[in-house]
Amino acid sequence: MTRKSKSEFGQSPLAKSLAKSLLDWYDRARRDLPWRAPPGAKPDPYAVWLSEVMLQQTTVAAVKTYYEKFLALWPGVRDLAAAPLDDVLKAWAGLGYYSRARNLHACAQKIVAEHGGAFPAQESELRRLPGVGPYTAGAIAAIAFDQPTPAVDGNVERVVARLLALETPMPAAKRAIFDFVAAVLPRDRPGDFAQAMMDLGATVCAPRAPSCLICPLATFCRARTASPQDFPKKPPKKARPFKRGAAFVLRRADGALLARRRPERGLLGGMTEFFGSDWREGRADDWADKRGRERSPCERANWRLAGEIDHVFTHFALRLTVFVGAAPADFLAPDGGFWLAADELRAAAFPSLMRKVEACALKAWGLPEPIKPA
DNA sequence: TATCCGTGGCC
DNA sequence: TGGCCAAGGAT
Repeated sequence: MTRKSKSEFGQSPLAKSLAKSLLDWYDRARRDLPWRAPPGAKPDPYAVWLSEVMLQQTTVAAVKTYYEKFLALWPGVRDLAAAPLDDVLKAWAGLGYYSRARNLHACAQKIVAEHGGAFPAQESELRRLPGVGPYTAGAIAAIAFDQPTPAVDGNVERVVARLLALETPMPAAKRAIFDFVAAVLPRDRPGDFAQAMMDLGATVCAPRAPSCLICPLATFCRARTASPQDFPKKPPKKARPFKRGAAFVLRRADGALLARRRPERGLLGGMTEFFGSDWREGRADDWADKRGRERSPCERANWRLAGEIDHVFTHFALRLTVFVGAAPADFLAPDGGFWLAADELRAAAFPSLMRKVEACALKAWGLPEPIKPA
């Protein structure tokens, strides 16, 4: 959905001058990234899409290894569409925001089923794909298909908010920022313009300590002479609740661990976890008394305390008390539970939280901690 | 519009 | 039990 914009900036000599300054800088200073086509080469829409989804609210440094892994496992969209969802979740484990992995898989299948295996070039069509929102649709259209479509992410919001010294706080300022980008983006190199804005935001117009002295847009920037780090204006954040819970790691004689699958929706949806209590704010240590123990997956495991682990999610912090136990020889996995063999643990769909629990349990047993997965 | 949804690095 | 931030999307 493109908005009509009649900014006095559009088509103006000033707008053209700004775009030229940015593109000249980009030709000198562009980052070399694994998913980025060399200058002049045609980008692979699959690679652009995959990288853009991974980069949603995620740093470039964190994405790189995952991107390479995914491309090696599934070189094209048909390969990804044909893969079992569980394999995709295992490969995504540790990257966070797991609904992205589920939407990624669903999107690949939709591309194959409804688009003949080729990504559509129009922003309006891209927008209909699962996991593809306003930003990602604009980014794919611009970068992969060179469409003159705004791609407004956090970097661009910051750059524009400073250029205009926008007093309107986020997210109310989104409309004005979108309109500005729509008016300024050049018709000849819209893909490079989109990437240049993001590179500028990532390397020069950084959130704190922006490098205004080397900024190619400094002469256009209203905030430069004031305090650029104060833009964009943002509302204060809510306090983060603190929750507690317990995790029970049950080990079989052959080294297998008891696990289960989390519900498909919600927090860590579809991922693998150890058994445990629910997580509640301000709860007492009620899993340590007799009734609490009865909620463990096995009453005859001689549970003992392994330790505590801390983890911080976006909207709450969590402290988990970890118990370890040994499964009796005749113990059968309860409903919803399954055994993860020792040689399956490294490839399991454990989120980072559960990797912490696992490490805590292994330490309590005196077992060596595995090297970080490749 | 506001809330939910991960993780790791940096200050 | 810090706070902030990162190429946002779904509901």
